[in-house]
Amino acid sequence: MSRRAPTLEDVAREAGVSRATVSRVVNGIRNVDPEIQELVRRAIGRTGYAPNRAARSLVTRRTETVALVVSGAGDTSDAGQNAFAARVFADPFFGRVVGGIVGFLRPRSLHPVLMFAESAEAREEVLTYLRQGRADGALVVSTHSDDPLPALLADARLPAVLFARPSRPVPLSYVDLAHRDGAHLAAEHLLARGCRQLATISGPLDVAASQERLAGFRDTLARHGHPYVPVAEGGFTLDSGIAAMADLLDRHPGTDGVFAANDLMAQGACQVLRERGRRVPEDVAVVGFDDSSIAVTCRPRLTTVRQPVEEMAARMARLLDEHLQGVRTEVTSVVFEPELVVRESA
Amino acid sequence: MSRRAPTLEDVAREAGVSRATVSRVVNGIRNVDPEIQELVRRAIGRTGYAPNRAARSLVTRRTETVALVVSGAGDTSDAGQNAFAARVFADPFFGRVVGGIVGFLRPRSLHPVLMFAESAEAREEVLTYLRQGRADGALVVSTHSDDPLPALLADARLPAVLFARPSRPVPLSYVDLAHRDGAHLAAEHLLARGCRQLATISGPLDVAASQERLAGFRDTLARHGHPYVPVAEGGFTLDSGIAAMADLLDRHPGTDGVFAANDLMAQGACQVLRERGRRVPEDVAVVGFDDSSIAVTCRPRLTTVRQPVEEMAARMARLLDEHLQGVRTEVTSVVFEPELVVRESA
DNA sequence: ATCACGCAATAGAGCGCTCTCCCGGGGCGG
DNA sequence: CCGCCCCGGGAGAGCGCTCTATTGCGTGAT
Repeated sequence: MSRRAPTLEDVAREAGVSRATVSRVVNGIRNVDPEIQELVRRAIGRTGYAPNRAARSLVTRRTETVALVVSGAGDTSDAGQNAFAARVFADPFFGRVVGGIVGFLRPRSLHPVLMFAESAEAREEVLTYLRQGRADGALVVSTHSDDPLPALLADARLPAVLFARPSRPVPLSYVDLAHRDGAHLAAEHLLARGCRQLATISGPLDVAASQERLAGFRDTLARHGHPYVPVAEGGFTLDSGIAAMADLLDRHPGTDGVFAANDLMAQGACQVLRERGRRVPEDVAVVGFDDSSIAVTCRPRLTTVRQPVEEMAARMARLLDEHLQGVRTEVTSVVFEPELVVRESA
Repeated sequence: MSRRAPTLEDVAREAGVSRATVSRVVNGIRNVDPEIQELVRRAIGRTGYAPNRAARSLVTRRTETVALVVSGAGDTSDAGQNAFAARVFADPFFGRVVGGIVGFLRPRSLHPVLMFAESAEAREEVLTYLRQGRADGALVVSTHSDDPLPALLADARLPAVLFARPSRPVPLSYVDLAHRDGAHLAAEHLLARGCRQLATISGPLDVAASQERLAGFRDTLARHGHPYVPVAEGGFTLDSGIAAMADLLDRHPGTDGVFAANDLMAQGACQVLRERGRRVPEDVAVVGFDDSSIAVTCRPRLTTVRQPVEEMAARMARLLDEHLQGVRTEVTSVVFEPELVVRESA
């Protein structure tokens, strides 16, 4: 192999100055004579020097790395590990989260390490990773609100920010969406369209967001004189949306408006409705949630409640960064407002 | 804040042994008296010791981290950075790649750092990252085959493995698919079904995989007495599939069989066909490529050429690991065989 | 009883960097 | 003209770990 990589020492010798001076130039601190600065820069260029990050981290106690943790309950089978990862990324939602996070981190030279915490063992690995100082903090996206990871992180006093409010209070900052308001928008829209027999496909009810969306939908309808709302629980997947819609139709054939707790399930609902001879939106109007890429991909295009995921994710990253910088010390929660995007399905 | 984290020294004092002995226990090497071993373990438990990775990396010159680089040409706008990330993850293909890679890395305690290299600047960042020793090697997934990153990595003698063969030879290992064989399967299937007027929606022709799939399709048809095949070039996106199919139909209304170079475009093709009053597969048969999640999601479910992406990704990770371990020194390429999955669309 | 040998455990030298402390010299006020 | 301060630059002490060289000790052969 090639000889060992050049060190500060080498550059210093090459430039005829001390190690400390080179270090100052590299890190751009303190006043260094511009002439010498140029001298050093040239020496760096000549030697092809790249500062060893392990050595730097050892003294600064910072790695400029954050753990991007996708947390939740996966199956515990052997294949569970990558199955969980594949399943997570099958939902365009996470792609948007990653996009938002990366958009914030990159300009600041922070790097995300991808981790999955779908089992107790995996959670322990995340904690160890942080304790070993391999990452400065964690960005946690939970798929279940009873996820134990946030509490573990808080107990260990490890810096972390959550996407979505945890089910039981934990002293960690988080970003979230006003899910109730989103459901309210959907309900108002369906009512304004003239729908009279409304039903909803909820998300998994062990997820706080699902509960909120359901509660918001019910509240609004109740206020408009619809005390009873048929509900079918789904799992945020296409298949579960299909099953839920079929179930709903069996129980309430007269349904003329459906609110699905995410776009994937709304798509499933549309498929079932068409198969059963209902036109969307003429016979049955469908409103989704998220405004993910499939909202414009599927036919008819979905009317949906937009969640500014990228923005939320970027904000989450910013919160963590502020905590790490010490700029922000108090636990903070930021709640975003959804908005309705009207397309074809309702 | 809490007092500083316990170090080897602390554990050693607690256990009444030397630093070196604790180190041996932690790393599980050399013969250590079982009694002392137990003593040390207990001390570790009591102090809550977690070895500082920066310090370890400094001497071992290993980080147990690999860069997972998604490379290719993104737009260079301000929003380009996260737009690229979001776009990449909008394709379920990458979710599968990540799943396969993570499945291999995790059991080996290797961690992936997510990086995007869609511009010259971003590529330089990747190189610097590796040169600084922040990652031991790189796994590169290019979206374009004329991607300059592989050559840069090879020139810098940085360990890396590619997903897909680069357009011009580069001394780096890679995994790939026998794209021609896949296209051959699609062609044979369409012909066997009785299709007479075949056309194809290719991928972007600056991608080697697209060229191969097109060439394979053409070759097989030529061998069966179809020297001319209408082609519309797409960009692997839904929209481009829609546009390509519309174009094809305008030029050749009699088309009764279509091979799309990926599932997303096949889905778009199906939508256009339905909108234009063609039944799939009765009037026009459609074959996709990848066997991604949308192949079973969309209606009709797609007949498609299966690419064992997870397996390929895992193999890519394994190749890199072998290179890093020094177990494998020669540049290696592994080519996987595709298979046809028959569903409803053809 | 003496000595060579092997094995467990220690001492201590780095790995490459940052950062505090210190020094020397030039500018300026008294 | 002298003393003080400030600023550019250097020396050197670690950061926490690994690993080589070395010590100490018990064992078996002589």
